[in-house]
Amino acid sequence: MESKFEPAEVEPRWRLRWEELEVGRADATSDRPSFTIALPPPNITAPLHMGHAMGGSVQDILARHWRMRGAEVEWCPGTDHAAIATNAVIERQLVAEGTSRDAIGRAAFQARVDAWYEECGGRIYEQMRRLGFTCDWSRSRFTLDEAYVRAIRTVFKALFDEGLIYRGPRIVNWCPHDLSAISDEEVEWIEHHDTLTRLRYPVEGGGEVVVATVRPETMLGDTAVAVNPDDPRYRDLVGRNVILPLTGRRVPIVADAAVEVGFGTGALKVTPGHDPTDYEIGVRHGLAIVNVIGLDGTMDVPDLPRFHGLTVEKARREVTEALREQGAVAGEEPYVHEVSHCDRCHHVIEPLVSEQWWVRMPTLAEPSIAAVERGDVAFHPERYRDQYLTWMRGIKDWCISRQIWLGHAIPVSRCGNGHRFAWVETPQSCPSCGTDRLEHDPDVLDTWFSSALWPFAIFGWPEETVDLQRFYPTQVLVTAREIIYLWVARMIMTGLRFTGQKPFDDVIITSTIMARDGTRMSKSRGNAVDPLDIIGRYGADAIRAWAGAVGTSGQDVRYDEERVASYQRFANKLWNVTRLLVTAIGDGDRIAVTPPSVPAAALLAEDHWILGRLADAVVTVDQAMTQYRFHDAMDRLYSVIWQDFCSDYMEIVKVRLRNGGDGQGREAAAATAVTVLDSALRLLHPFMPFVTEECAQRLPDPAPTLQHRSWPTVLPAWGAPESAGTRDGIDELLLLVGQLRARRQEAGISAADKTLHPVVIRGGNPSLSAGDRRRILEALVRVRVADGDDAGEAQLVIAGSLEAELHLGGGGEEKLRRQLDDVEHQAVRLRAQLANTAFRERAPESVVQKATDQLREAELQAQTLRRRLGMSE
RNA sequence: GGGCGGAUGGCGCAGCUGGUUAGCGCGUCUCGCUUACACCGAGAAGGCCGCAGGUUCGAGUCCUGCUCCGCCCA
Repeated sequence: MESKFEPAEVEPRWRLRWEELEVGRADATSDRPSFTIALPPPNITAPLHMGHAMGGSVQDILARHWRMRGAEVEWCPGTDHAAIATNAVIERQLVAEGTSRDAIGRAAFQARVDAWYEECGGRIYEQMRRLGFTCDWSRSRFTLDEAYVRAIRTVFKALFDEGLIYRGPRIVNWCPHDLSAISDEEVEWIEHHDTLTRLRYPVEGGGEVVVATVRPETMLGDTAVAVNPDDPRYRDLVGRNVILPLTGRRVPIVADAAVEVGFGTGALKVTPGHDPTDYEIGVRHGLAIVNVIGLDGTMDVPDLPRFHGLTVEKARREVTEALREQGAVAGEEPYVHEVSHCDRCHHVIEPLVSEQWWVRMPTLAEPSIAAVERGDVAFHPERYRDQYLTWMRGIKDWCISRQIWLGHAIPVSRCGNGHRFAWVETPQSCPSCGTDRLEHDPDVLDTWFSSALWPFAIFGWPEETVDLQRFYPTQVLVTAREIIYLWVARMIMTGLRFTGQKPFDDVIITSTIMARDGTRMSKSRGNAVDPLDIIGRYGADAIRAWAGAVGTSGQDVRYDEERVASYQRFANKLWNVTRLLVTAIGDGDRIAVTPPSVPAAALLAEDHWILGRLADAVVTVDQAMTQYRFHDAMDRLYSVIWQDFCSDYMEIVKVRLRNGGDGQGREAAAATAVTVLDSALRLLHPFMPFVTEECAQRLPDPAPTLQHRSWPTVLPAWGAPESAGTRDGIDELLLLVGQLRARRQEAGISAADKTLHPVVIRGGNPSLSAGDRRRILEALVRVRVADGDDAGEAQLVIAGSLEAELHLGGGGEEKLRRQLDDVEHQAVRLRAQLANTAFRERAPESVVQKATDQLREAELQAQTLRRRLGMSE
């Protein structure tokens, strides 16, 4: 075995092995309980980023863990066509090449898209393999697959026929760059530094009202001025009219509670055609809608040639100027606010009224609210439950049509006689009148409409397939929090509506990865980190262990390269302790991995101790895994392997392992070490699959893969009840070891100095024999355990109930004095606590007992220390 | 404007339903290339757990207010 663990050499072999063994492939006909995860399909627009690596790692940890627990694990992978996003990518490419989608035409455009999907999709799957993900590749899905499209149309048609999908003019978030509507959830808000302009509107019959706006250009489309009904300043104006400057239009002054009294002047110009809030006001008051901005984002006001055709930005300046000329500008001040942008192309959204397709949400939302309220679907961390519920209770209709080329066509046609109908199979004639003069709807569906069906559509719904029966509902969904509304909520709605079952039991919201400085990672900011790059430098195990450890905390985490590096070192540690053990095991030894292949009676004190440690770790890790507290699991594994097993246990038994024959319990040590290491490898395997496989392969009787081994449980042989005292004795002894080492160093003894200083031991837990104590102590510290009083000056060392006289010359009084201070401090505190009758009465028995024991020990130690320091009692 | 989260040694973070002397990784300092590992070993220093109140026998952990930072929604 090499002295270093080389991920680059090891990882490709195991990726191949897992695929040969079809580790990820689920058998729908087995009689094991099933455990299903539907992978949130990444958009085929770009290679995976750290967020994907983290989410995927969490899922693979679950998948590997449940396989070892004996479940039939179906982790179904897939990719999303991401219409708008891909559209943006391809268009950007075309622009870079000096052409455009209109120039090359639909067919050529589609060819570009297909090529892109091919290339990018392949790259994504390759990245997932590099991370060691064991998805069921045989079932991978794409949202443009034929069967998937069928599911989408089936759902659409059902909703359409029930009247839950309708078409109508409403205000939408219009992206003048993508030339498409987008939903509220696809809008990102970015801070803008603009100007708040006050405009004077003359009131018919005398007087004026001043309104404040950041968008003066929209005043061309104003159809009212609104004030708060409780605002005394304007009470008299309500019901009167205003004559708009520039257009001369006469519009009413209305009272609406949506107007904030304190904002601006308290009077709001209302432009129902170009502002969502104004639109609502318009609906409430039956106001006219005047469109003054076109789909391309330029002014559409042929009657006003001065402004017609200007971009919105230019029009803003020009309109303000024109108003200023008329003396209608009452003031200007800097103003900071958030402006909506398209989260795909980042252009400013232009709200405008247009004809779109909508889904009526409130009806669909109701059962989905109830399901989460009942706890049928649980969020982890739990606080996201409330976030979900709040949003769902205020849900609005969903705009599902997009005016782009890419994506699922809206399955609706209209015939020459005006009949409009939805379909699943492309129709040849109108079902109402039979005419074959059909016109298909030109729009495509919002990508999230198809994503909403993911958990059941991937298994063949609407067909009653074997897979659907077997793997749906799924158990866990692992995703990012920004997608709770966009996706999770909609999956619950469609799942309940169309399958009658919730799509998953648990929703795990993973942490958001931040850059080192605490800001969001993004490619445009240039602070994004490439997972493949990390794998290349630290290995897949390292990034997985890190992602697993921080991924389910629900906390934002900064990407900390040092922490990833520490897991690489951990892998190396594991590798080397395996190397040590394997070389120590002789060829002739017949050692089984578990349970220890020697009778319990043959085990020595430290063997019992480490097995006890292992048992504790198994319990802790097991619990942590089922509660999705991966951090606790990883932390415990790290310390039990590194500290307990490597630094303590293996250092103690090195001597035993080295000796030939079995005089010193050599076989028992080897058997115990193998059992502990093997179990630890299995526990750690979900997090760090590569290194654990590679190490397990070196141990006796290896299975083809750890995925075929079972999840460790505590075996009776590990924890004979009588060994508990022994364990306490060793814990105490390890404490003494630390102190003795410190004393040596404080006394100025170089680490290179091999002198064995004599030490005399008193007290200590009686379960540990003097022989065991001596053996262990001498294995870990450079001391010689002597009987009785040795010659020369000694230093007193106290650890728990153990007292030791270390003979390395005098000194150390200062240390003792500090220790005495410490112990006395403690005693005072405990005495006060125990003197408090309220404490004795109300605190649980065990807590009182503990305090009593601690006080006794503190007093004993204080006594000894005082005596040693020559102080009177 | 509404909601949520964070504030713990120099840095990054753990601390579950309140009950040891508050842990871990990195960094720092000292000593060591001891035949598993220098991607290592041993030891040490370093924290009034954001501030102010409150509940409790007992609070980093619960409640209230405040300050600063971040996120989501309008």
